[in-house]
Amino acid sequence: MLTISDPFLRSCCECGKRKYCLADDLIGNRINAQKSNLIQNVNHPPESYVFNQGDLLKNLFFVKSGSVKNVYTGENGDQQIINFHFPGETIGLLPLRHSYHSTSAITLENSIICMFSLEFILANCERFEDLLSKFLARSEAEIRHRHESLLSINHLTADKRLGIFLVDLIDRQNLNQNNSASLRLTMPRADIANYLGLAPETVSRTLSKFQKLGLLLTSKKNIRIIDISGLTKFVS
Amino acid sequence: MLTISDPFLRSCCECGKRKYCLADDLIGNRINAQKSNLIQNVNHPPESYVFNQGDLLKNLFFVKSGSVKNVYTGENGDQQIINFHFPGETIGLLPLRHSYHSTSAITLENSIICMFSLEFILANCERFEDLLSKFLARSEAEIRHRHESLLSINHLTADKRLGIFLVDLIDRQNLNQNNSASLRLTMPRADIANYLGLAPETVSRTLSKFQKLGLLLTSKKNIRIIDISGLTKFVS
DNA sequence: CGTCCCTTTGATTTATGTCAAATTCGGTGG
DNA sequence: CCACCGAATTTGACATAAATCAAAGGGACG
Repeated sequence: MLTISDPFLRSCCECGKRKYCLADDLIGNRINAQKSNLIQNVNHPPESYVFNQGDLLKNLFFVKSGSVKNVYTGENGDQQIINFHFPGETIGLLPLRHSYHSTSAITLENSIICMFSLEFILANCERFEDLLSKFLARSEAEIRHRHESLLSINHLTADKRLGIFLVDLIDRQNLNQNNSASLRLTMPRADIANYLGLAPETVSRTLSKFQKLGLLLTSKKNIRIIDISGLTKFVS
Repeated sequence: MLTISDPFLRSCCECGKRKYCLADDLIGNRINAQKSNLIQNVNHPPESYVFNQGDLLKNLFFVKSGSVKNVYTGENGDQQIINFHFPGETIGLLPLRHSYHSTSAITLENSIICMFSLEFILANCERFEDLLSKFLARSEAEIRHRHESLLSINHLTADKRLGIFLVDLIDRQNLNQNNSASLRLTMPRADIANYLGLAPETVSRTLSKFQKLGLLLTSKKNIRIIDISGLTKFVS
């Protein structure tokens, strides 16, 4: 299913995504990853599991290219998408202090995922005393962000949910180019709907509505946001 | 506003709520709290703040008697009730690794709150090596529970939200007495509504509906659940 | 080129919010 | 102790956003 591809097994220093990458920010060039096998880059086809809910937690995962969805499966088997992740981001920050994954991560497209040995980080947290606290701080921020968005989601209309979602994607991927951006929605509409707590039809209709309002142009998975500030104003 | 009442300043060993109390479970009788001022019991009138969002985090708080709501205030000033807490429970487990409170805690009625010096716990975490990890585990459980309930809230009807809420209250307070329970809703309907993401009118209507279905009897703040398993079945 | 799946669009239903009025309850003071 | 007041709750009528049901396009892929 997944293949460990040697061409990608290289240190952070050589990684093209370095300047966007949390791993680099955390580790910097303090570790010669090339010499060790602390870091492995794995090539995943679409729809493949990076890790599974319940799996033993042995690595941190960073998205190097492609995109990933983070899914929580409830007791009754219902699935809820917690978040989407893009290059430079850590997948599933929350479970750090657990011994197992509380969610699954599934690729949305061909993706390269950087695996970073958690054992090493924990064993060396004195040597890199700021490392763990930095990571925890980020973890906290993600939890809080998600918590707040979950809290507010009930009170928001479909328009606002989708608008906020789009603006968030633009911000996270630094796509804002003088008030417009083109982004590729690598996930199906149904996934967006699930994430936002809406029906897929509503997502579709709302996108059409935004287009009629002149805020964006849609063509299947590609979306061109024409007026980001207008969209921001519309949703706030 | 709040009064530190000496009569309540006593060790866990003497506390009547001991067998329900997390603090005791965590600390046991390993600390002579009477001799130190690690533990203080504070008497709060209704509607008073146990702590405030943004306050420096210096103590853990346990509910000894009464009840408390945990409230998050958003940037736009909107308030969202995160949870309710009852005797034996810890208030605001989440912020342990923060240096300040991320929510406020407000009493719903006359309440006695046990304050436990966090500084002491952190300074002595080697001496009581299991203490911190126990606490973290509980903290995790609460986060996860809240997270899951937040995740599902969107997909649930008003009936299910309220039903789950009631069953949860019964479980947490061990009120189930051969398939029935009487509980006192110490919080106003508006608070329940806020917590569940509903309008107060909907809460009221749903309670009436449950009554018509013969699942419970309401009389203002007191509710007698006649058929817990029926209610459980109804909401699942 | 045809099939299948995803997406869009349309018509209808429904749950819940909103607005408004009636009722109950708790507390206060005469 | 009772009467009154205000606040909380309940109940009713109505509006509406979004879900659901249904069908029709549109791409991707064999």
